Amino acid sequence: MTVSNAEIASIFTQMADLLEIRGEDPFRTRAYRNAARTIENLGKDLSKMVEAGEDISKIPTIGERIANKIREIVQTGRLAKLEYLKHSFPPHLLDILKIEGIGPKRAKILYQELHIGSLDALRKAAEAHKISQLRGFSEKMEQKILKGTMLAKKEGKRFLYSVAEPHAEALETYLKKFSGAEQVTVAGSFRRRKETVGDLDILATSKDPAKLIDYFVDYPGIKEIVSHGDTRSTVILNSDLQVDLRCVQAESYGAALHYFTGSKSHNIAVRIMARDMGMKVNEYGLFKDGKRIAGATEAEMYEGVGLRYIEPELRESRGEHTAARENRLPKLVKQTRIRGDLHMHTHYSDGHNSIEEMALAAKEHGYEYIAITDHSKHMSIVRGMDEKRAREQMAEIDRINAELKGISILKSVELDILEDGSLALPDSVLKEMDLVVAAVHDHFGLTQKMQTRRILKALENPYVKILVHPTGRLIGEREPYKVNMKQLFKGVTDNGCFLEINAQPKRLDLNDIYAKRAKEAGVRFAISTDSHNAASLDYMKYGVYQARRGWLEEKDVINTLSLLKLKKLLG
DNA sequence: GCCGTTTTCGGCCCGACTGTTTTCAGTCG
Repeated sequence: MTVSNAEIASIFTQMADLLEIRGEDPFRTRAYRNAARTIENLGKDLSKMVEAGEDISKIPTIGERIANKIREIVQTGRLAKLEYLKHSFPPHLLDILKIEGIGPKRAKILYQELHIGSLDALRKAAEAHKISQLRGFSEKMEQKILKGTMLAKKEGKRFLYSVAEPHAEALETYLKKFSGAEQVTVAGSFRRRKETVGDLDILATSKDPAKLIDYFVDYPGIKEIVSHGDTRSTVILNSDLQVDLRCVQAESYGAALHYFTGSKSHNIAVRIMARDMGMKVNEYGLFKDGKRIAGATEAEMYEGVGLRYIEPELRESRGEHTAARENRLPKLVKQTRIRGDLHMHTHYSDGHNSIEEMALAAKEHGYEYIAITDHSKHMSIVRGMDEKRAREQMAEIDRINAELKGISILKSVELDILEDGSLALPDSVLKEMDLVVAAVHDHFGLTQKMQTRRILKALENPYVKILVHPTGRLIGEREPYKVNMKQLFKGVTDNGCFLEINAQPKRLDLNDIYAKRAKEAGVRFAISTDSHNAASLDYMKYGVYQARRGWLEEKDVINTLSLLKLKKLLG
């Protein structure tokens, strides 16, 4: 059966939590957590690897015993050992670990002394002042727990990158105004340009860290100060976004930037490499025999452990350490190399601007070309174009192209792929266009086999060139539809087609993991904004970030080509 | 439970903040 990597990782995390509450060997529980983290970041489907008979115990942090457990999970959908463990505890005990300040040790005490086995029971015990009577708990702790049970449900909320971005910029501006602040950088998953951000991790250098921290906690818009130390503080903004600030000395800036940028698994791998070379890495530097030998810049930190500099977008433990050691890191695509935008709408369908307005805005962005890709007629809700209106639009584009200097408009359409894989407009009109991009907009619930066959059939049409938002997901709102990605990648290359990386902050589709796999399968890409108004042409940067996280280089992205070369490629 | 050009045994990333156990454990990132 198909079990997702996230589900498998969750099983091992639960194993670790329960074993820890039971007081087992901490290194054994850590082994489960390491395995869970590896699986979350794997980028390949474990179920499929197992079914293909691959030796998954070759994966770092996964040994023979965990490999066997993974096989059991893939075959049966469950892990007998976890089911057994769960029987010794109340079913909702793990929920109380989500409360700030409660870890396995305190959970164990609460369970053993007061038989607390759920958030509800925890709240009632706190209200009855039973918790403050336990050894190791105080009145203050009890209040903190009570507060925690009230807001527990919001746990795990992540923010779209584009939502976190204005907060990050405002905080950076605020902190830089402080006279003692020297360098201020928003690090963490934000710096890695991850599609969603759990919190903001800000790093600053200052001669007087404590004063800068004091200034930080005065930031307007703070709802709660979680911690407030001499070099480090955590606050929660009114928007519920958590922000950590860490202050270091300039000689440690690179080490701290590395530490605070993560990812956690990337950092751990670097630390282990250092340890194996007889050195030590922490947020203050790289140390040999107790002496700092690097730390001011990230580059010298990497160099110190024998690695090339690794761009933040690559720091996800997806092979970047080996690539850096062997000097074969990708030269990541840059936004400045994007020469055009190949997906946007006008008031011919559901866009809010005219063709000319979109073209002028694109020219402002320095582009050489754009493609106008209004919806085809199947999408009645968005006033899609039939053949007649498509031809009217092409005539208008010809007129504007003749008048407008400095930018070229490609005649295009976002063509609906119907349920059976046929297309919403006939070849007779498609052949008059410069570019046809195709998309799935309905019947998301087809079986994987049917959905895959549907899309592959559409790609076989000689005029279809780009499959846009290839998996249909909306971050936090809609799961991707089921499609066999390996077959999809083959269909794309076999038919001389390309995949889109859609730059809408909610789509970012393909995502980073699939982009990397597609590239490895020989696929090339278009990064486009899918703009419905002139302002959202700015979304291009989000698409480029996602492409960079997928290890894409300039040569992998077709809209870095000149118009001449692009037209030749599109045939 | 994982892992190994020092090792199949004996290690396992590292440090800040909090609270209260006056010297450190628990939690967190």
